[in-house]
Amino acid sequence: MATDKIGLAEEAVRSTGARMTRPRVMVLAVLFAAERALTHAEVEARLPRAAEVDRVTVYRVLEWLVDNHLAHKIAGDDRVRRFNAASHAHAGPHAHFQCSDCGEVICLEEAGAKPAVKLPVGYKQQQVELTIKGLCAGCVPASKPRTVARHHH
Amino acid sequence: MATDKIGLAEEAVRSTGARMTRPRVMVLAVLFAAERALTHAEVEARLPRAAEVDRVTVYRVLEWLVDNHLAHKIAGDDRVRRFNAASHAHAGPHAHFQCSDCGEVICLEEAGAKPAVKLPVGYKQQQVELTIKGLCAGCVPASKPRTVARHHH
DNA sequence: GCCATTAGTGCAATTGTGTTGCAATATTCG
DNA sequence: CGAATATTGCAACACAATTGCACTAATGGC
Repeated sequence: MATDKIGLAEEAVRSTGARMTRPRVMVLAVLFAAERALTHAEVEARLPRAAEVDRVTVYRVLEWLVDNHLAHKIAGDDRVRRFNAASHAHAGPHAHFQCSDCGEVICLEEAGAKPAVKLPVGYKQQQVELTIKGLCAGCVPASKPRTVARHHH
Repeated sequence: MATDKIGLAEEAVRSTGARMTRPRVMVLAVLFAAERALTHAEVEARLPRAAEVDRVTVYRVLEWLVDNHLAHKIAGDDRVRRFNAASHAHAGPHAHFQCSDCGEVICLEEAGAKPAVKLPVGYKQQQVELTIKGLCAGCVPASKPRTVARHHH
């Protein structure tokens, strides 16, 4: 993993005012280096072996990152939560894409306004989530032969 | 459970051309009688004890109903799948609401067009899913005292 | 109506993700 | 440095959902 991501991660963790620990820095650095949303298992796999972070700690750190607005959590429809570093680009509300074959999740820049939806009386809206389902480039059938490795569940 | 729902369910199952079995009919009847999307556990609980359907069979029947367009599946962000009978009202694409407190899911009629979102090259869009998160009438705090039972996870 | 075919079911065991309790550790602040 | 306490690691657990396989029962031809 690139050391510059670790530097960025250290700074981000420090900026929260909470304690700066190796698990927090390393997990956030992994997210910074990721090109897409990662599952808990993927984060764990990408942690350098030297880092030696416990499974449960990874869960708790991810949750902590979300609470501190350093990451955001995406619930796909495969019952797996994925996490993204909260970059400028994804600070506000935005849409997500999930591949219905391999499960890959990426963030999308949203163009256009969210449609208005009427809620029943007494209901209170907090957040709107827009998810596009489809096939990612690596999973589109009959496409030109690709060298992209398919990451299946 | 109302017997008329069972009649409707029998007809719907028969219309698929596949075998008409008690588990299929009873599960679909439960969905027909439901006022909101039900989890697997809720479906099981609402099955009359006389029906005696195995847990696993309920899972498989729900999946079968979805494959045959008699029901549709909603993935909330609490890692639990919920199922709705596919009625006319919900035949096409529509939005969902999920209560962030009790987890309740209902279908919404969507007003207005879906916003256009650009996918990366090579990606193929199949479906757009719009979910509103918020609080349902029973979970809104400080509301006038309610007699509504709260259904918590 | 009866029988053969095979789709569908039931049961047991397993997977995978995520959570909880608690003792041990390590960060921060004076 | 040394105390206070936020975090971590470990073990056990919770729970939805899945898989393998033998058994049962719905359907279609006779």
